[in-house]
Amino acid sequence: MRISELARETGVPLATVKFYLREGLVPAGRATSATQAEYDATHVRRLRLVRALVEIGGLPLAAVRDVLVAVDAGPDLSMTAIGTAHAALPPCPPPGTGTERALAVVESFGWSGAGQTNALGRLQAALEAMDAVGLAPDPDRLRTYADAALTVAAADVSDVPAGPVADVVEYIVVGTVLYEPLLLALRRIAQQHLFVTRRPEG
Amino acid sequence: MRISELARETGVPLATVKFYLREGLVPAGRATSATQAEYDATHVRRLRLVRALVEIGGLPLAAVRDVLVAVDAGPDLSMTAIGTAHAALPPCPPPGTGTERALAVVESFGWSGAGQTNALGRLQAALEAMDAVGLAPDPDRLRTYADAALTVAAADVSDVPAGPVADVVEYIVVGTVLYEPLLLALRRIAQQHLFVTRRPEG
DNA sequence: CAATATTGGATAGTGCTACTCTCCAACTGT
DNA sequence: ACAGTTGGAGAGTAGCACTATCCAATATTG
Repeated sequence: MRISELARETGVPLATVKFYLREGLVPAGRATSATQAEYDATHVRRLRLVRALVEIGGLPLAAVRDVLVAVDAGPDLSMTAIGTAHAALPPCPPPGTGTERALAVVESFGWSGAGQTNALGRLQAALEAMDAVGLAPDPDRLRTYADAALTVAAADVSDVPAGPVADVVEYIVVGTVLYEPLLLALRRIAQQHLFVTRRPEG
Repeated sequence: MRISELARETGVPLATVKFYLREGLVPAGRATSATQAEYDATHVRRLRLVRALVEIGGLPLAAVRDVLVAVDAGPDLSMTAIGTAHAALPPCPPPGTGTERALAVVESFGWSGAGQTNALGRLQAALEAMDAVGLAPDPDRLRTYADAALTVAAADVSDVPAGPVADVVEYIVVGTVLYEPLLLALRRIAQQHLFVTRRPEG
């Protein structure tokens, strides 16, 4: 398969495919001559992955690159696959955010092993911003959110397939990113459902 | 309170405050002379809201403007407050995305009244992207996600305070946007927790 | 009251991201 | 032989979110 077929197959503009190749987001094809290269199903898959991370996950290209590096490298010795995934994933917490408060919340749930993830910074930043506008969650609601998060997380980790490490990492990374919009969309639809059915008169 | 105090109070650079005033994201102060204006607590609150929507919610300024218009206008006659909120909220589904498949999913959960929200388009786009990379959720997992979404949505709508319509709208809009990062951060932390405690040996 | 500082407001410029366009020589198919 | 396509590189563009500079009118200070 040549580059233009790769572009057609995935629906990505040719110029953009070239751009991704230049940026190293998609690996080069096997050159068959000075002006021709051969691409295969792995390139199609990688290109679709990049687009999914950008369009569905909303990641900037730099983050996509980090994610792909993590996917290709597999987990290093000091991190679990999930840690590798999360370290590569945006959004990063705003600089200057501590994690003490988030840690306290997480510990109150009896969760452990969360000391390394930058999600802690995000959690704390979110809590602080809610405070600033006077809309911080009460403990009950926080608990409800935590329980729901734990439920979906349990589904996430139990679904991780056996197989080569690289596949596991890809599964986790992509699953983390791509399932987020799914969860948010379902939440919004559920809100609408509840609001409509609870208040048919209003 | 003068403009520079408003900037200091909220930690937003003065030039940025001026920019938001120009863009109409923060209402003008009460002019006391040709070169002086007076700002009060409502301006502080609005400015903090804008920053929270941008930094925590990750909204582009155009979306912030739409959200604020919805907040200020209150729900119009044809929409519930939640519909108003969601219509103003990004991200929009990529153009060309249908909603048939998403509708089928939603109906399989017995949810109703979701015909209007653009979250349907997001849901369908997410499902299609997952298909494209071969990571679509099986029905069980989708069900798990839907249940979790319904749980948090129930907490969301039950927490809506009684009060002026404008406050209700603000509560819903801000809650929808600001609680999303909270949910995602908790999910990631829960994943890490489960992965670490489930596989202490690996 | 004079000297200095600050203010609100407008205009233009910056830095970043994610493409998109243009060009070109080398090659392909007919 | 020759129009058409290809891979590759560089520069250009569009949008976004600020940020810097300027100005005359006012406020503050000694």
